[in-house]
Amino acid sequence: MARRSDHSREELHEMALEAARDIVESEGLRGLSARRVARDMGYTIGTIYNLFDDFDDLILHMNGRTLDALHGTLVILHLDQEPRKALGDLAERYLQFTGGSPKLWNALFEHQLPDGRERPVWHEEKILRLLRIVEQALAPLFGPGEEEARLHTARVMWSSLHGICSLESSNNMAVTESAARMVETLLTCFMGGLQYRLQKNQLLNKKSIEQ
Amino acid sequence: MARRSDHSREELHEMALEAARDIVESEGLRGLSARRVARDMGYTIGTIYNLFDDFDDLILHMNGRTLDALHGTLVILHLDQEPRKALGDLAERYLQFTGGSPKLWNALFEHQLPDGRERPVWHEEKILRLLRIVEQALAPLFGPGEEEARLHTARVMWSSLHGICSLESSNNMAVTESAARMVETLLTCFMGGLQYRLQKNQLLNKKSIEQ
DNA sequence: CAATATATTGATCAGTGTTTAATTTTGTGA
DNA sequence: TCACAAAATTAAACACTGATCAATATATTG
Repeated sequence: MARRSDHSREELHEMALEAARDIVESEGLRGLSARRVARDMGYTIGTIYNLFDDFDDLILHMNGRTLDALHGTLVILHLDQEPRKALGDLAERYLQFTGGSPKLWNALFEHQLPDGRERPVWHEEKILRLLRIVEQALAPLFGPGEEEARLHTARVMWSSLHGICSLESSNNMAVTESAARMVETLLTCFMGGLQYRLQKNQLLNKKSIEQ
Repeated sequence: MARRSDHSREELHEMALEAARDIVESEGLRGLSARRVARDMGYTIGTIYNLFDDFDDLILHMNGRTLDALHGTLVILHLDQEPRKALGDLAERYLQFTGGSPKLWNALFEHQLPDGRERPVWHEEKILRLLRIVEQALAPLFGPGEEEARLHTARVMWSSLHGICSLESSNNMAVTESAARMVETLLTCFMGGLQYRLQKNQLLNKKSIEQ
């Protein structure tokens, strides 16, 4: 009862995360358990604890893969267009992803680390990488020296998008309405107000330079 | 081992939900268990199952109280002002609430019902009641016959607000930024674009009437 | 006062995350 | 080639979980 050379450590890692993804995809985070993952990959629970620090770590890695997949579908877009159009494309893909595997996406936010424990850096980086894509789409609206404002705006945009998908997918909104339509309204209104605001600021800046 | 007339059924219900709130408030949903609630109120688990259908039902009721409390702090606001100001007040209170008891608020979205089971009507109604407050704040912008647009806009607004608070409170945003500032940006930009959009529509309507 | 209905308990079941000692295999150095 | 160390895997245990159920004790009703 020990060391089987059936699979390498990397293969086992892969198998575990695949099994976890399959379970969550079909049954949600509720259906996930360390023992179930082990059983599905033909090992016992001890092997899971040899591969991961604990159950949270496993979920964190599984969610990391979801973030990777989302990034994969977004990063191939051509965002060097007018921002409204770029964000529209981005949002469309985003909705496609969250709608396509809602339980997997939901697990991203259902899972909360215990009190004192903070998200590992590599996981935060995966989120920041997504944010950077939104920043890219917004880039034409901001000049040099306005990086902070650009990041801030990307965050607001991203959070709002998330909110719409979140309430939609968890049916938390009561009387479900097409998330696509809501996102459309968000983009149109937000971008309208944003561009007006930025133009006004630029005018103010010019004036203050002229003075 | 049986019927104690220490408390009425209503009192027990109350005690259970209070115990649950206290636990979640200090330790989050992770710390909550049916046995713990029972112990904290001086009973055994069977009594919990006499009061609630199951553990989900207990959480649903606890979350219902959270929604009630949120409603309570929002409903006393005077929203018959200009919409931007009304929404600002609303958002301020909302942020105050979510920031004040983040774990309680988080439980609202961490908890997901199992696959086939849908949210009970009374719970949906509590959410709709909150949405109606947002609608109230937006009311001056919409005329009669535009109720659908008003509800739609309220939903977008509410979801976006939720998204910002959600990512903030779960630290899911990486590099935490003041939620208050993000909400401010959201309101300003969204409302700016919205008013422009509505004015344009009104002009279009007038023109089509004049024709 | 008897009968019925209800509340409460303890025990039980299958399942959970986590740890640990024991066991087996692999890889390494002599 | 062989002993030895390192690593992987297991089964068993622990304390917990949600859920169910028969037994029991009280309250209410007729």
